[in-house]
Amino acid sequence: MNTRLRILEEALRQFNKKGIHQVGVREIARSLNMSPGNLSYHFPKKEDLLLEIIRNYSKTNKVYREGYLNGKPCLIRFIQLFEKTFHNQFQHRGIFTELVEVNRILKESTGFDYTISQTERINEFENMVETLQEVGELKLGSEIKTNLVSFLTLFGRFWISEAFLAGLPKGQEETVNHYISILKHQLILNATPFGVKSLK
Amino acid sequence: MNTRLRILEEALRQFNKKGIHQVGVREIARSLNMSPGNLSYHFPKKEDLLLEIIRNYSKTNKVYREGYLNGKPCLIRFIQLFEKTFHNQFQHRGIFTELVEVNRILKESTGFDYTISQTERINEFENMVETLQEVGELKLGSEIKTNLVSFLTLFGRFWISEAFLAGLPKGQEETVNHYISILKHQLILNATPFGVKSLK
DNA sequence: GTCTATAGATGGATAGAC
DNA sequence: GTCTATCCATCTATAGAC
Repeated sequence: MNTRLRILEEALRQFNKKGIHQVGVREIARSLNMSPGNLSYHFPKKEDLLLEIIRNYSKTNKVYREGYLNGKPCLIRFIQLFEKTFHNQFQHRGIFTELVEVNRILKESTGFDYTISQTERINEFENMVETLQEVGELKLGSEIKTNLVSFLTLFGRFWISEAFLAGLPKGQEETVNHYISILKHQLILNATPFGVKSLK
Repeated sequence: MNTRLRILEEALRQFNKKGIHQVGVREIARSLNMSPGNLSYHFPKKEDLLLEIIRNYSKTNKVYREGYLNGKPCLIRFIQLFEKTFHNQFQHRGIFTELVEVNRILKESTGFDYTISQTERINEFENMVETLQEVGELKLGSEIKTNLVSFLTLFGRFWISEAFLAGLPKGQEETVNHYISILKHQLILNATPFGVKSLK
């Protein structure tokens, strides 16, 4: 079995459980009955672990987004896209509840800047919302668009931090469902009667 | 001059600049031309610094909230309340962009649990929104209330993380203004004609 | 209250044998 | 690829003089 993958999985598991700074390479290695030296052979620096994990996350997310864009634009599929993304984020919660810090670390040591993909991300949201307006599922108006994009940008990234601050979430399924339902309500507020109907 | 205060100020300054984990007590002491031993005399543990800083933040915020509650409930003052809070948060951005981590650290070592005040905070938002509905500035309906509270809860806490992920914010004034204007738009969406008019 | 000096723990990373 | 052993940096925290 692929050692790299085993390390990545165990690292993510521990990051999720204890937080990035509370996990050391020694601990990860020990859980895998592996020497720290061997781990360092595969990932010379701890930051390399973070970088690979966040890249894996992004790759999966990209697949989801492209899947959405290749199909019919409608609210139902739009919400499903978020649902998939939220599950992906939950699985990477150790990273996502410390995004600002992770970005700082990676930028410092590897030059990788998550900030850049942020701009791209907002633009994509904007296009998706605009299209949903054009097909008549969301109310028209640039103000509606702007506000909704603001909401989606923020919510889509920080719902998970909120969940952890509101007390430890129960399980993945339940937590994701809860926040998806909030998202849905917010979309309904901005939907046309046709859009609302299409959601039923 | 009060040494404790000088330490707290310098600690916060460095947390804001470099992040909590990148700042050591040595460094704080050195910047103050003070021995690490002396700093430890005033704050035996690094967590004591965090705790005191977050308590100071909360105290200031409480004053703002009480100020609002003691006056006439209206959208203008409601927004002003957020504006004050946002400035307070910006001044504590080192803590606020790492809230989940800070909460973990404090809970572990001092038993302090920020999570608890979270519930209280949501309830307060709910009451404020409800009152604004009653005085006719916000549209009626429990769905409106629920959604707005969800938005305010999330936005009021994570706008600052968003700001840092969207690229380094310019200055305090400019950054706060930008996010307050987003908040304002969102409120307008949920306001009655009377409420909108009162904002002009 | 403040200093110097140092203890004591932990972490990431490397050298070199197998 | 994997191991053992070790280095070296860093950090918090304390002991004891002033």
